[in-house]
Amino acid sequence: MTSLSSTSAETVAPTARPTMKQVAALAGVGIKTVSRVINGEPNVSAATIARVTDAARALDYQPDLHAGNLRRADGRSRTLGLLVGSVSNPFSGAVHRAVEEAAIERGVAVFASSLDDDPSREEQSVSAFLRRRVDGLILTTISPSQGYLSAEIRRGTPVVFVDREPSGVTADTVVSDNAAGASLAVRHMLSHGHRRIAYLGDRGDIQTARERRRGFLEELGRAGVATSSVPVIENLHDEATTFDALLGLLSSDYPPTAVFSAQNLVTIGAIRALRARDLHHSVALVGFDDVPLADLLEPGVTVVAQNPQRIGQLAAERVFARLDGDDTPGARHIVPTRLIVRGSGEINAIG
Amino acid sequence: MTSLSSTSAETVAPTARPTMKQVAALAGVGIKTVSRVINGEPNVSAATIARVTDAARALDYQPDLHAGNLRRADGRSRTLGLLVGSVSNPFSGAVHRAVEEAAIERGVAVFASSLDDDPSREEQSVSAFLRRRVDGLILTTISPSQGYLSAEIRRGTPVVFVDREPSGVTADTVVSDNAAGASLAVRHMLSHGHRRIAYLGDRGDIQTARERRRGFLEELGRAGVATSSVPVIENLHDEATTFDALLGLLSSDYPPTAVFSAQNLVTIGAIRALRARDLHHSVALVGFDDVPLADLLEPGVTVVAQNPQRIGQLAAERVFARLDGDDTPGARHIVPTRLIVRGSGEINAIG
DNA sequence: CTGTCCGTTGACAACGATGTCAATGACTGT
DNA sequence: ACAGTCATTGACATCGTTGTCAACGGACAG
Repeated sequence: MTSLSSTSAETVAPTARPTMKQVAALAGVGIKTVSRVINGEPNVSAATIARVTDAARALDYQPDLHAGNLRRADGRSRTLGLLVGSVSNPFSGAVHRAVEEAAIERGVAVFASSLDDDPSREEQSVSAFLRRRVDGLILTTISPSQGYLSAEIRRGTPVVFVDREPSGVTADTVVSDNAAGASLAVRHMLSHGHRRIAYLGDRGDIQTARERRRGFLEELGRAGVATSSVPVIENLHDEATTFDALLGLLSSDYPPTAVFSAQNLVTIGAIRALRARDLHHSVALVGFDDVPLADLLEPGVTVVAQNPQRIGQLAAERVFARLDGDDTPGARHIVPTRLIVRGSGEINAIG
Repeated sequence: MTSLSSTSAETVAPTARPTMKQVAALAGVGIKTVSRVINGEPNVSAATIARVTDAARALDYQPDLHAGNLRRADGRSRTLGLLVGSVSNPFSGAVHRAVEEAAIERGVAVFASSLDDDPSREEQSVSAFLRRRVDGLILTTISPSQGYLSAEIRRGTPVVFVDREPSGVTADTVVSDNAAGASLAVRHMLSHGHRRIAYLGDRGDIQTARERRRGFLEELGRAGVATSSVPVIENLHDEATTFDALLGLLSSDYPPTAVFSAQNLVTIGAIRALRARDLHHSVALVGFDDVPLADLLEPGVTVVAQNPQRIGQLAAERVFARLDGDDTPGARHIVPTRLIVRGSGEINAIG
């Protein structure tokens, strides 16, 4: 009614996104008043609120969060950057889910990205997040050092490391109890009479993998097993490479009577290899990190389960606490693992 | 050396994020020149480029993508919004992964969010994406109508629907061949002598679930099976509800000799129920959507597998094609399903 | 009746970047 | 030596929004 500026052509193809200015014009008020209404600020008359609301609805107006941010005092983009191993990995999915849960509650959107254990992806993703001015970062890392983040951290951007501890910077870190979990697995197999236990693990340059290997070897040492003779195979990163490696080991002169697989994909590869040799009922297997449907397999897969939900939840909690002003020194948060007994780990060693 | 403005205190806590202005001051050039260097525009002398690059590095400068966008001609945020069933569901994870792959290639970051089959989350997420000015949307939906998107689509924002067809708007859609896949499953079980096949499905208000039920029932009809007597249980959405429902069905007067489970979590619940009654070797089961480790179970789980990677890839392809100027009418893209025979679906009906 | 107070409102600068445009100066050809 | 060309550079307006501040007018107390 008051708007005579719209031509008939515009109703056919209103290609431009409406701005506050246009809403203001349609409502017959100043643009600052529109801003007040959109942001629910006080001291606007009921009649004005109604006029503005109607105009905004009529134009399908959506405020531009970034433009607002530019001027806004707190400068928060209500956005988080999350870097996980891979968005298609169940562990990562669970972490992501927990982070999202906490973020949604606060009206925060999450950028998710996959690391793929590629150092260049790490820096690339972080840079992409930072250019988009995320309020905080939750990162799984692979680069030898995260020193490139120290300036950003000093500036006050909350950074929380998950699953792997950083190097070169101090910050909140949320990790599983990797060494203790691996020890637990070993103790379990030792108690079933095994002495020749093979270690199948991920890349040696992954801090978490090293911790698991350490826990594995130290527990064997404590039990008096000469660790020099223990078959340790590393740098396994998927089912196929694990399958081949374990087949080789099983064909060797002194095959293991038990296997510790230190990662979920490695566990699956190990199961396939044991089945291929029909050894799944005679060679014990304990995996690190739970595997979907592990309880329905025959035998059920005994694992040291992590708690990815808790890891994600805790990480998000730390980020938001920092955003709310917490400036205590960065700390390490350890999420306990637990042994889930399902059968494969309880196979006894033969005489 | 040229910068005398920094106090010694600043080196202790340089809390402010550097801007182009500060880089310009340090490099001793105008801010527009910094802009040129950062964006790799031509016509800047080599010496100037070096000075600006050094200054930017010294300050750990990161350009503000959103501020640039405000003025930039193309107005692209190099950001995508992705709404999937749940980021912790393997199907969603695979879709997400494929979308990410395509996005990374173009320097585009992805906002990922979980729908949880909650209509309010749908609109909430879309609104959050739009306020952040994403360049395009890839959406799984649950609301009865997506009409609220029509203005946005008219404005030129590419919207692609995945997994479920929209209602109330026309746009690119990428879906599995749901009805045909369900038919395929039924045909397979019919060929093994089954006539009393139960349908276990997801919520009836999900378009995809309805399609699967349609394919199921139509195929039975074509085979001359009276569909009125077919046990159809719907509104199952997780393992637990499915477990209970199937147990009930198996205890009924005319228990089914075969089961079609129309969704991955439903399939898992069905497996558990069959095992609980020790019927997994006598009642046939074919699931829709593949399940992790399905081949390692006993019997292996026969499924009609979808191709989530392809769905995600195709969706991303459509979004980027639109952003590159493609303005052909929105079309439906159907990704074929395929039957994977593993054992559970080949159990014959008892005479 | 007057001065104060306060609820309501909008003009204007500013956020950090880019587009436009004009100024500068070196280099060219004649 | 002179006009013309072109590479280089920065001043300034601008993008869509919010913070600041002042203007307006009605209510109220003295």
